[in-house]
Amino acid sequence: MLASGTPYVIRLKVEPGREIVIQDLIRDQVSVQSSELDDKVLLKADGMPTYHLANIVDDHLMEITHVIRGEEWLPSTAHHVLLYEGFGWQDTMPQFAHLPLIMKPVGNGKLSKRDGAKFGIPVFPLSWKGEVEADSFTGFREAGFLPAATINFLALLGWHPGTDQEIFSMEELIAAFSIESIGKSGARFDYDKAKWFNQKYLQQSSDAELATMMAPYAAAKGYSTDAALLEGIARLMKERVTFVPDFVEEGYYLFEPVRTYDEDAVAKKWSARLEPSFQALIEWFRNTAAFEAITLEQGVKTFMAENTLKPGEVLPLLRLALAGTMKGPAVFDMAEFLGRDATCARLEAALQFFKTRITTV
RNA sequence: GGCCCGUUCGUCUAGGGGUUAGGACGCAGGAUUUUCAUUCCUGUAACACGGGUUCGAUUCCCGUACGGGCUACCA
Repeated sequence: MLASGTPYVIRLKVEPGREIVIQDLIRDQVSVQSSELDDKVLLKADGMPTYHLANIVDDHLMEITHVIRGEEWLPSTAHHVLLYEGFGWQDTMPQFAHLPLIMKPVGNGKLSKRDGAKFGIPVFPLSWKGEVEADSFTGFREAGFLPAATINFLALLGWHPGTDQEIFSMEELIAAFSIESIGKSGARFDYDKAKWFNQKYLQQSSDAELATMMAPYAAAKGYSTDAALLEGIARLMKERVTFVPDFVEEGYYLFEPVRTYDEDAVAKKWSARLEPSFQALIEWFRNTAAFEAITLEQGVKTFMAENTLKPGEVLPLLRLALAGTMKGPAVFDMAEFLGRDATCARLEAALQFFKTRITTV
């Protein structure tokens, strides 16, 4: 048959009747009866080796000491042990460690590539643009996750340091980590916790680092920026973002004029009778000496006192004028960041908008 | 189906024969901030079930249930 060119494969012949004991760093001993094992294909009909053969030969040649892989490999490890024995390499066989699997955020089963699109979460480190839509996905990096935060989060999925520490620098992680303290059960991917780690890392990053990180996102939006500007935005927004792109998305008004005003907030805070005061306030901003947060705040407080205005009648409107929303950095910090010209321009624009609103008293 | 692995708050987990079963995320409430967020405080909530072993089991053993993985000339 061989001579006539009949296609064939070469298999591993597994003798029945013996127990194969796999020594695992995480699960200790796992034993399998050889009678349960099939005669795995080693060389395919096209002459190429299967993973099982290639894996053992490669690892042996490369003098691999530890095979650390997902739990889905545990069943085939018995074959691998047999292969090491078959080649007479049992003395240099690597140590095995089978890691618990990461499970879907919701539902059953292990986390898979498809889950990224399904749940709107990253699954792989980097984005990938495939031939078709279904083969494309967004990576942790492009989603705005910091590498260190992602590693930190992933490390705690299944592993525990033995202390209550959760935030680890790479050095601390390397020092504290050990295969032996990895757990055995599968861990569900908790996106909320992943976000929390990222937020923590963002908060701990310096303004200069954040500026560097947000630069590509700012450029993609067509903003012309410089390091000083980006650092200022980092300082203003770092306590209120979760992902790097948030700086540009949620803090867009620090890059460009306000696009829209929170209508409900305007309706609630604006009153036609405030117009003269607001007008006077704009004048004040235009002429006040120093344009720094602290002095601006003191000045506006004095202004409010002199005009018998309550903070609630002034500050929310200033915020709305500068940012368009009730969220965001402290009002006077934004004013200082924007500078006199932009601040006054926004106050003017906002006043025009406010006046178009139909208001009661 | 068969084989292998696993099972502590909703989630990630610590712990381990006698504990008020600890921490974190989330959620809820409060303090601070006349925004949002941050920060701080408080609260919420768990040992899958049944048998053993034991003076005593969440912890050890055995079952059951449930969950996961493998069962390709894929990796």
